Amino acid sequence: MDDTEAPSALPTIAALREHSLTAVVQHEIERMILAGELAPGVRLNEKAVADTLKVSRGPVREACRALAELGFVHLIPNRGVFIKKLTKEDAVEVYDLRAGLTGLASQLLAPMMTAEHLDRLEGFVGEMEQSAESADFQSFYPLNLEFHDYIVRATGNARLIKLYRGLVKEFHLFRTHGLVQRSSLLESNHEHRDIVAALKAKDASLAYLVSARHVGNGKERMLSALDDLAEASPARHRREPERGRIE
Amino acid sequence: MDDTEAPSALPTIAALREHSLTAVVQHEIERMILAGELAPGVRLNEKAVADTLKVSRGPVREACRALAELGFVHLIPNRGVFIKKLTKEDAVEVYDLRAGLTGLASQLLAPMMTAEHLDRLEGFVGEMEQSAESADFQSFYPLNLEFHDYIVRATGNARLIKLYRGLVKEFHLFRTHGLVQRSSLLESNHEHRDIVAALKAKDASLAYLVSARHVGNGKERMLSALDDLAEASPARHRREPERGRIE
DNA sequence: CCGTATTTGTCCGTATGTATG
DNA sequence: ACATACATACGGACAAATACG
Repeated sequence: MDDTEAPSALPTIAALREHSLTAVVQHEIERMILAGELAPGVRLNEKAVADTLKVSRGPVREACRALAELGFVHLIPNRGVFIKKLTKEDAVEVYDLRAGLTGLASQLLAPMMTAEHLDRLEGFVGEMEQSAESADFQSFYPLNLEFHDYIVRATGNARLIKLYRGLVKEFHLFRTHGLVQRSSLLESNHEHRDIVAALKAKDASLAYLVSARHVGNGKERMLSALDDLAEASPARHRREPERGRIE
Repeated sequence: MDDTEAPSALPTIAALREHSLTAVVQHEIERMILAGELAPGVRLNEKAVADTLKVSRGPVREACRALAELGFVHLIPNRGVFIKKLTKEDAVEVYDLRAGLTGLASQLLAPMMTAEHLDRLEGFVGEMEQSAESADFQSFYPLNLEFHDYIVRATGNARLIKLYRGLVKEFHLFRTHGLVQRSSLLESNHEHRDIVAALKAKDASLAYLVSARHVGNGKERMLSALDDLAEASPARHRREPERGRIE
């Protein structure tokens, strides 16, 4: 009855024993959303999802509650769950937050920098340099993700890691929405070098500045790309033509 | 269920029209955790909670999934849900993150500052000054919360607001754990003045710096208070060397 | 505007897994 | 180590609300 055993986080073991059907369903729906298989704005039919995944509606409902807190879906009572629509404003929010968290991670890591940290980070930058010179976006993109994830991971702040990765997942959604373009690989990697240099110098303030600005530059590139798109097709994409019933 | 329900105040019935039962249960459990009615580390018995709230186990399970994503409880398959335990390391994590998000909010608000913003913020600082001079923690604390929440709200970044408020709720938990003390009200409010000054000058970098440092100072105050506590009663309060963390 | 059909919300029964004597 | 007791996990059924014709 009195289970006073403290189940303090056991990430590795718990992950292996994550046989909970709800968790499987949750990750599967999340995967489908991130893969673009579920279009934004559409309603998820509980029974259809349950039928497709060969499970009951219970685990599906529980998974949807968790996904709602993660921000991937929107719940409307007696109406159902809707895949979240992402607008330009959402992209700006995510970029601003990512800038703050990325900067914070660098700021926290700076005074803790070790030789191994530096080695790993310089390794990433070197690999990205090769990809950038080859204009190989396919290899650059995951390296870029890993570079930034490594910095965040190295802080050891579990909450920061969780929040950051959630933002990165949301950021992935913008790719499927065509809001991210593959430009300025070399320029981006030059900013990576600035980040590593600041970390190497253990200059927390500078590390925050260059890291936050790095993401901020990405935001500006996206916005200008959107403006160019708007000029190309004036009355189409900029304004919101259809005001959905969902807010 | 029988029709003979007690006429004693059940706010759930009224709230049920606007929100789903799951949401009501979720907020009720969250309230109980924040109020300290549910001790950290204990396991939640689904049936017991369901009986207490006069609902079935379904909504309780769904609510727990959402609360798990919010970080208030820990879910272990086939074992149940456990109220999250907070350690000193958790407090450090929350403080660091709060520093980053608070700084980010100020940084984002700085270029958008209006006369009304300045007026409201100076109003808060003035009221806090009075509370601080009277050493009235009861009135100072909510004002402090509102001051910082106002800055975050003014950015208009919905995700930032959501994340920040989640951290503040977690921070509340440390109060129930006795990890927060009421010290240095005047000192704290002096830092508030620095924040407002930086915002008034629309200096984004400075606004970030003083805001983040303000929270960082709070963290240092907490840590030194903990150390003092440990010196006073060496073997009583912190009993964490018992369990080694598996990484 | 009303009736019907579909979907969500809730509840309960059964089975599997865990903890305990 | 085995058996027992109990809690969670899952599935399915009923009721309420919404959407459609």
